[in-house]
Amino acid sequence: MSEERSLNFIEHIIEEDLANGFPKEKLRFRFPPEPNGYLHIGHAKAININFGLGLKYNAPVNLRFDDTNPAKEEQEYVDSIKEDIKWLGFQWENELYASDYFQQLYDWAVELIQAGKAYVDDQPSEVITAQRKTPQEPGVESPFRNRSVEENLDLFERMKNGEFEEGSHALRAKIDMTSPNMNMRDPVMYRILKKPHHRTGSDWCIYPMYDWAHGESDYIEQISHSLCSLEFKPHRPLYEWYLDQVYDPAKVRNKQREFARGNVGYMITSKRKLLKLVEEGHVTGWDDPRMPTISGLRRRGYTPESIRNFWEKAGVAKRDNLLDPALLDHSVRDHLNKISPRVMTVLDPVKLVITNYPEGKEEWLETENNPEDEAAGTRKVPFSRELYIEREDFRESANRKFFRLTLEKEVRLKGAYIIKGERVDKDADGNITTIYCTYDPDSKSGSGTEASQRKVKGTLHWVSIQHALPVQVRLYDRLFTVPQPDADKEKDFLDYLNPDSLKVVTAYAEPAMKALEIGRTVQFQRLGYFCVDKDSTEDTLIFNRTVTLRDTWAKMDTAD
RNA sequence: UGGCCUAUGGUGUAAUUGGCAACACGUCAGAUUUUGGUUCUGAAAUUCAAGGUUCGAGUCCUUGUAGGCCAACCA
Repeated sequence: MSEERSLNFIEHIIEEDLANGFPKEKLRFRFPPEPNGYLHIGHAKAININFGLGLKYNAPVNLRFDDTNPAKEEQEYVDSIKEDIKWLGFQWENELYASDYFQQLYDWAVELIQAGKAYVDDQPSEVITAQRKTPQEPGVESPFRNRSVEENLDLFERMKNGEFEEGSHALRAKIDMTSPNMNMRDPVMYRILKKPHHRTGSDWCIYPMYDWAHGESDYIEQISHSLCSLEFKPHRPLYEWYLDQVYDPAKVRNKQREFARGNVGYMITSKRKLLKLVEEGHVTGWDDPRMPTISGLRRRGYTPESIRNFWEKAGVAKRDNLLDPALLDHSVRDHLNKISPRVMTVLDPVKLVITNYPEGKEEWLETENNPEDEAAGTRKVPFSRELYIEREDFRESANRKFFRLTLEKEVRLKGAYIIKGERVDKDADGNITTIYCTYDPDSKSGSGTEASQRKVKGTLHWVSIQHALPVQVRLYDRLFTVPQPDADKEKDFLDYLNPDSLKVVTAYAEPAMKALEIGRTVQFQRLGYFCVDKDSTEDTLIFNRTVTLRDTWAKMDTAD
């Protein structure tokens, strides 16, 4: 957690502020989600930045819901956002809502009108938009721009009282219709929305726009550094302008700074597109293990630590970026390697018969649970004459690079004996149905005999057929086939859905796995990390593959 | 045809503010290994371009080039 690391540009800004006399105890941050969707991997970056800063400087971090648009926002999202942040391991100082400040915002708006800095526009939205023109040419002022303070006050109050229809009036800041920054061309501060709000109910029928609500909320909460993504950079002059209207020099002047959002290859984070995946049934829900949502990653088996470390390693800067998903893989493997008990499961079984092992005999062999963690202890695994091994772990003959079972070479069965392939049975199509081998009774793992210490090139995982526990395994792969599925605006991102993003197989597990609870992660030896899915029933355990192990053999093999 | 922002190995980020371009992931090679995992060692690979200032430029200046953002009563 506290590895030596150079400061990112945001930390440089804070250090500079501190060096210039800003009191450290007045540092305060916030994470401001709009409760209109589920949190995803990109939000995790912002969460990590803000809460990470809170931890680093021992400063409070508020969770503030930006709930100024009742048309899109719901309590359900508030709940899931809170759950996800907590799961990631962060604690907010206060749970707050922009809607808490509606009255204060309204009062300030009245002051702006009185100061001649805001006016009610009676024009429809399309006309206002048209009058703003384009960034290349100056806008045109509204005919209502210069009406009297009294009239504005009256109109605004009547807007508030619900006397007008939606869209018929709006309160606008009077700034500069010729600004090259479109945000300054008399932005709308309030619109009429006759919709119930998830917190304020029907108290209000006018709602503040983002720019008006957000910066002033920062000010009310005395947020010292308001960090957001780069697309808000052009809003900063407006943020400052609004702040100027209400600022008291005795207070902290909140500042907005912008960083580049984090993009991860083969993932999308557009709320609209994510919603489409869910609604059209391309995934099973917001928490489908292939989704980039926090709930999806959680169900997939990612740990909070792995996600935090991922963003820690990714860093923060201001340029567009596309992170290699290999970094995410690495982060999750790195953590899971340390904490996951090892078990043996065969995903694609082929029968192996040990011809010189007595029929009916069984042995319970002691095996370590985690070579990375001695405290994890040991368990017993049943061994018998007939086993399943992985189909790809056998070739009738192979070159020197193939370390696995052949008809010529010896391999070790993990935690058991050294065996040697003898012959195979095949079906009419030439597929191997049974492999016969002999074992060396003196080579038992851990027995200390000379035979047991013999070096063999390969070690295979296996499961005793008569003891095997059938389980369902869901093998997940990336959801899309290209790094940026939504980069091309002409193309539908759905065209890039990976048809093989999920494969379901019946696998055979060692019996001890029966006791695994939902959510638990284990390493299937030599295969990857898997966690127990909530769809598991009393009869059938279901595992999600979080990530495979690194597989240098697969790389060599396909390279040939 | 406006304004703003950003350009450093394959990818993501650093560089004590003008002083030997580094860290991580990935890649490749080797060692270790009862997981082709882990761990360890090593290697290849970087300053968008052209000028300029300077003893010295990733950093400063000029001119380009490329990419991104901005024209919701969304956030």
